[in-house]
Amino acid sequence: MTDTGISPPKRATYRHGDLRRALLEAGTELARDGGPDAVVLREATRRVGVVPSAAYRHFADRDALLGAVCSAAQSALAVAMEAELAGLAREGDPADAARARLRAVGTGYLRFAQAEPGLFQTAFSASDNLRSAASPIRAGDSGLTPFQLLAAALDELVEADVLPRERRPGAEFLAWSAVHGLAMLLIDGPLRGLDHARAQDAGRRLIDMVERGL
Amino acid sequence: MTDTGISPPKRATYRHGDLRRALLEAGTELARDGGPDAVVLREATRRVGVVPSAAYRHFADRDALLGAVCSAAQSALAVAMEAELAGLAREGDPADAARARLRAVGTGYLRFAQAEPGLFQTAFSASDNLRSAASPIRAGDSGLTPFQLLAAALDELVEADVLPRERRPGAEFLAWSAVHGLAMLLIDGPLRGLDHARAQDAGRRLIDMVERGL
DNA sequence: CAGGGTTTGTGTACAGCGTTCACAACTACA
DNA sequence: TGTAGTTGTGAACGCTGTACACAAACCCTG
Repeated sequence: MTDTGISPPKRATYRHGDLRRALLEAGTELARDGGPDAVVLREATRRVGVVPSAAYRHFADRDALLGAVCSAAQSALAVAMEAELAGLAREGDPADAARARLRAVGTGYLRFAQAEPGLFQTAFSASDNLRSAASPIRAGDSGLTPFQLLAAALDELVEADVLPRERRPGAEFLAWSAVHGLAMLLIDGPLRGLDHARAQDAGRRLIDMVERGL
Repeated sequence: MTDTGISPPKRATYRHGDLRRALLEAGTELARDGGPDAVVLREATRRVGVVPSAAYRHFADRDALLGAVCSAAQSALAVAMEAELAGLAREGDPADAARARLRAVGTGYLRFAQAEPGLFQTAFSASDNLRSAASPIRAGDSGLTPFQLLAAALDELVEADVLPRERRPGAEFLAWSAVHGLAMLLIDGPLRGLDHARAQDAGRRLIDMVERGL
């Protein structure tokens, strides 16, 4: 007996099977178009076809769900950065190669911010998700989180004698600050709505500044 | 007849007199400790001692109230930056003076972000408040908004022949990106909880980078 | 100074949100 | 087969933003 027949794709079984993952995916979709504020628990359960309180079997509260979405978003960011790195030609000069890798990390970051503004904002919404940023659920395919990818690029820069070793400590914070700030401007600051070409140009100039100033 | 006598500081008169300002101030207080999400319309009316719907005589909706608070926060930021500028010694060398003024703009920004994180976050919460940032309600005592203060400092840098004129266009976006990004890290990123001394140190290093790299 | 019109605050109501809790359906293991 | 544990249901609570009819206070004109 399938009710009156006009019910939504009702589950055949009483149990859902993989509700946690389903909610996480629904939440991620909400974050994708709408940012962190758009990931609302009731809407996620609605999309999955489950009653609101069912979510509490898998997430302590709405914040826990948001935290999970946030980790997933960071992971997606890491993947985007890795993709940018993978597109690099294996160059001869190790100094140039190291420089190119740092630039790739930055442009990957900026490209993701512009391509997926909702997810990007969500990635940095939860308070303590940058602090304990080493969790594997926040990593890309290489197992490194966005922050760790940046740190690795800076290490290579030192290895290639481009960045003086004494300037290395804390350099990730300087580089990250600059790129993250620009991302904000591009997403909903005065630089919003810039076409990709101009945005990429701004990114190039910014990374130039970082490279010179680091 | 003052009711049963156990009513809160009930207004003597039916009219409030300056409800708009009162709501704005209550909202600002909410933003100060709690950020943009904490400015909730009902709580603001409660604090002012007025029924919720009364707010709609002065603000179209909750977003309008938040927008007003956001403008006020930007104005406060501008005042903080002006204070930093005012503390500068009138130096002899115009080049050094221009450099010092740019640094003051940056450190004022960072100092405010750390001293008033809630207001700072609120200042940059409303989507289109950086775009049309020229409104006088967002300005400090000098009549300049935070962005305009930065632009002025950069102009002086060109005037003093420190920054090549061809690099001036768009330079405010580069400088702003770096400082704003660091502010984010300090407020709720991995650099959160840094004591003032260390934070100031990070700020100095970052501004060094900007100065070198601009 | 009398009265009407406009502004501004009141009271009540509604839908949507997060969250709780008792209960029911299913699973797994003895 | 029975029984304990897991997972989804249903109804409820208090909170939010918002709408609307009504009432009080001010203002202006005669």
